Amino acid sequence: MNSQLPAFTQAVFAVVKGIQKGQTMTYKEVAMAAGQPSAYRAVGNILNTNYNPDIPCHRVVRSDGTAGGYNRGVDQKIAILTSEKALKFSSNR
DNA sequence: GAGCTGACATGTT
DNA sequence: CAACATGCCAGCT
Repeated sequence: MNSQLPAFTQAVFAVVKGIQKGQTMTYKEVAMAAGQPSAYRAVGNILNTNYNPDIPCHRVVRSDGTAGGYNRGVDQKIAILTSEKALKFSSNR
């Protein structure tokens, strides 16, 4: 069957798409919701490598509530999250 | 010193 | 080469 279907990515997309406006979710949260809490690295990789326009990956932030990074440019992410008032702080690290 | 988290790097398919 | 999954390493608490 569709063994080629990375359920992990499917779950990640579903979770991230379910994030409400003004709300952010951490990599760990998404990874856990995806069923693999140890794959939070992969979450960033998926979003970084394959950005889906249906997925507000800019709402996926680090555990600190900071933006962390963004494949489109952190500035873009900062601006969006700031507009949503969902961003705690810009790249603090 | 130990534990947790990363938008990277490497490996495999 | 692209995409997914896991690991090493570095930084913070």
